[in-house]
Amino acid sequence: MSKLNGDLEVLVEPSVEEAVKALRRGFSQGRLLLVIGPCTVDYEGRARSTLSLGERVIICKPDGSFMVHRPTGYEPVNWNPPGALASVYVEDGSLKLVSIRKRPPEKLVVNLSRVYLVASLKLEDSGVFALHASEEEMRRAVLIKPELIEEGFKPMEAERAIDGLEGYADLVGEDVEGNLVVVEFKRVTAGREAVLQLKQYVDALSSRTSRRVRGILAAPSVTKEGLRLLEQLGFKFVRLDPQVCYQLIKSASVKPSTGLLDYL
Amino acid sequence: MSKLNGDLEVLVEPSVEEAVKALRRGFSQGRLLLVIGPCTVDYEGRARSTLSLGERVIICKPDGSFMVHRPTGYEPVNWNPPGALASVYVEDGSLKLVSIRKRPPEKLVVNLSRVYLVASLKLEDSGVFALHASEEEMRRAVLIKPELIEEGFKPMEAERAIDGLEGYADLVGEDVEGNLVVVEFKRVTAGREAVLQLKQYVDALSSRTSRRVRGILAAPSVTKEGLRLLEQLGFKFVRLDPQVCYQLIKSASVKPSTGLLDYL
DNA sequence: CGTGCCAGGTGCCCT
DNA sequence: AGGGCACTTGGCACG
Repeated sequence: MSKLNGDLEVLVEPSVEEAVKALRRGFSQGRLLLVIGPCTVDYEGRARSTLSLGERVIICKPDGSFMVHRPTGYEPVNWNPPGALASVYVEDGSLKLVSIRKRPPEKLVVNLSRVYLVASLKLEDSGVFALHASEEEMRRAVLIKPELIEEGFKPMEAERAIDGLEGYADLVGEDVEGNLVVVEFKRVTAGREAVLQLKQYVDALSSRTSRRVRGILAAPSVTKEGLRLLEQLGFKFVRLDPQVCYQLIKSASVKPSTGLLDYL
Repeated sequence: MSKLNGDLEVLVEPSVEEAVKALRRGFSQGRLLLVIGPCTVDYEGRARSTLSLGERVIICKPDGSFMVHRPTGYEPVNWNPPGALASVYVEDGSLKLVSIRKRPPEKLVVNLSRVYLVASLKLEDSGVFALHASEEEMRRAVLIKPELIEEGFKPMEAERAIDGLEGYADLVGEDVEGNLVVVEFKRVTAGREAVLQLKQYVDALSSRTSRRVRGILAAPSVTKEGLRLLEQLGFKFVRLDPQVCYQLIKSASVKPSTGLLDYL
């Protein structure tokens, strides 16, 4: 099936009036809009910002997402997330692009004196995005092969509240001696903050049981200060690589008939 | 000064060969490139991801930033930050856009069977971006008007390390009774995590002095659990709005001759 | 370069 | 809606 011309409208160096017409048509048809040209930007909401004159790329998506991109940087310099409402009008011969978010109240105004390019596109994207080697997969890998944590470790509860309050533990289980074990996963180098988080869960669980509660931090690496705090609290560090966990899950799911047993 | 046509090259429905030529020329000239069309995306690096066929917008900036945008969502579905290196080639009749980051090693491959649009732009942007109502401005406002924290509060050290280790306190000072006070600022609603951070600084400072050390959390609001933990630790919550702090700083800097004295 | 921490963080999931 | 937390977080400042 070939893409028709009606799905792609491009205006090069349009007048402000031509641009506003194309953009309004685009908004009403749920199109993704690209506007390129010299502009100033004002933002007021949770914070405030001003951006003086320069050439930028503005993207308005049909879901309300609104982004102003400078020629450098990964992040948009100004934006509104999905759910915002965009509009366009002419004032003093300039094109004004306005994006308004209801809550929290945020207003973005882009002022273009000239327009280099307007592109209006009806894009279809029902593609499936799959992400691997996440923290969640580390947890799943340990459920499949508990000795990744330590010999004799038995997972009990996966995630969920320790008792409805005070945060959530990534994983709770028992060690070979019957002690309770709280495991905190990090997919990147763990620092002091991760250890403090673990301590919170251990303390919360300790206050609800007479059994000994151990803390284990599972991550690809720890910072020096993180390790220091860990040892000071009597907790343990277990090296665990998210990529290795992903490979394990992959192998396990590829041969579902025997996969699970291989690791039990 | 008028923008010349040479600074804006647009190809509508180009062949894969035409597209690759325009893109290579664009890369070598430090241009911002927009590519639109149906594609699949594969990512491998700190994590991994796949994205099946759909129509997307790809942005390559001259600083190496690389983004793949779906028709919905504020964030790019795949990306590389500035410093990455992009290249383009043809394989099996498809256009391949590759972005490689050295460290951490990350590789992004976009595979386009067709190209709806290529735009190549030389954008100039020397505009100044100014952000207000940040956490830093909250701190500066308190330095100008310490009673925002409490009557008799005297700021001492301008944040930085408590003693070279264990994180940084936002602000340290003395209260009217001569006790040490650690202030933690949050520009949004503060939760348990903010309180734990404050506790760290208070404990670290306590261990280095015989004086009493108080903890104060300054934020526009606190979560219920945050407040609970705060009271449990004997710390204090002070309501402080970043927007109000910004107004204060603005007034103070507008009349520099008398501004400071007005608040002392 | 590692370590720590803010961000107009955003997004996801939970009560 | 509020709360807790991961994120390919990115970005900056500092030892």
